Amino acid sequence: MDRTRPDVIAAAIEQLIFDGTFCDGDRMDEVQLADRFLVSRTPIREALNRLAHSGLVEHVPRRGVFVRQPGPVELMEMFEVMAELEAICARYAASRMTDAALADLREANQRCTKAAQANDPDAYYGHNEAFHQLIYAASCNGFLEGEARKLQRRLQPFRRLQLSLRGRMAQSLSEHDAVLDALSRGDAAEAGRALHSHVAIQGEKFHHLKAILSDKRPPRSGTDPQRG
Amino acid sequence: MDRTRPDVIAAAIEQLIFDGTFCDGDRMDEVQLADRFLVSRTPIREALNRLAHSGLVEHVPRRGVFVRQPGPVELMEMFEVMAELEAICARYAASRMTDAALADLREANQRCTKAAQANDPDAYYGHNEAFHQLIYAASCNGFLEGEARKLQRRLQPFRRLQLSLRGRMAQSLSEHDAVLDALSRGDAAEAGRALHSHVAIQGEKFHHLKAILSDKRPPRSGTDPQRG
DNA sequence: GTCAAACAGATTGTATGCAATTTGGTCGGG
DNA sequence: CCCGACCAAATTGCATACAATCTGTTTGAC
Repeated sequence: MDRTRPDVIAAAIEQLIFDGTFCDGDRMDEVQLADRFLVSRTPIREALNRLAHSGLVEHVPRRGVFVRQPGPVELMEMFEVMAELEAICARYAASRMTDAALADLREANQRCTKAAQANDPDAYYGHNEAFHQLIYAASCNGFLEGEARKLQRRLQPFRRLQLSLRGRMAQSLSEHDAVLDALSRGDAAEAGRALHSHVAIQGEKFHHLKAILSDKRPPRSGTDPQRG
Repeated sequence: MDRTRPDVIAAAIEQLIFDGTFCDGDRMDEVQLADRFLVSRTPIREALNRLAHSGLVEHVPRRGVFVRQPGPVELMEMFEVMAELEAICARYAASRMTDAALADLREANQRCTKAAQANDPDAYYGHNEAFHQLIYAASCNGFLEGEARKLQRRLQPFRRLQLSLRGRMAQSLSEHDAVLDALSRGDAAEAGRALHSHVAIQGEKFHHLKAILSDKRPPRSGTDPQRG
């Protein structure tokens, strides 16, 4: 994949937001970012435009761009939609996916199992992400797959956080099994229900966790060694 | 709403694509567009970036941006997702919408009825769009509403086209009534089914029409009075 | 003393110039 | 005659300079 420079800058800025370098409501100064990344304002502006489109920042004409972390309400809304989108994917996948795709999904789930046994949340998160993406692809609807991946990416830091809850990995795994079973049987309705519940639980767990922490700071995304 | 200059340029370029000035696969020359709109390349590039995000054009690094009309397969995929999205909105609306919102929806549908009686497809299209948007809003999920509106906008020219089929407006109206009935009764499942079928039929009708025309040219969007 | 208007500083938006890369063609070799 | 490498024209991407607008302060009048 040919990543253009504004793309990598956008990813880096995204990390800065996740890292807490920029907090909700902060103005992203163009010259300051240009200075930080050793480029001119032009690619910075392009990167900010993309982030604005992705919803991470808000662009106010003649005022600048501001970090815009979703509030509790919007976050709940997004998880609600994510659950529905994944349910759609599961329903379509149940009747459309090939045996090979099912086998791939089983493999991905086994990798999740191993990560859970090793008590490695980072590895689990990665394999879990792949598991879900395989279901998106198995829907045999490229547009749906793309939308699901976009929202998954946007919810990434929040979905990740809830894995730190004790016993969550094991619970998540058993939910995966339910989805896998329904898909194996070609039971679209049940697959949809199972995956919807799986994702909805993630949203609830995140809210639970946030209530426990009772901390307004944005969540940290964890590892990302791309900047030295 | 404060429309910035790249926004109006993006809308104008969109029209150029819908008008057939630019066809599928054409390269959008930056200097040519800059010359046409009497601005420099910078706002043109911003406008093209937004269109690329919206999916109307494709940006190939170091090559340029190309018009990218969705093919039959992708269009079918998008209608499939649109139907699912609207079904979700309807299900949520059935249990969440207020009496006032239901009254507004009834009014919108009455305007559709009047337009159909007057045999005015343009008016019908406008009121129909408002009808659907009211359901998005009635879902009480702002994020879902936004996503639905984005996809609706993208499918706009294709949804519009099928209204030219004889008897389609009357059929569409009766489908609206079914949705309205289910929503009045608070029957989420039935409301979802009815709206899903309504939108899916639109997709099918469009394909039908396209097969009749057997014309590869992109559809014309017709009127769009948003720009004075 | 308070409010309003003007001014200064800062910041975004736009224009233009330059560098890097791609493409099409042409020339040379096999 | 065909294939590969080099070259030039064109085009995108980036950097910088300038213009327009916004914000906060100050100054003046009431």
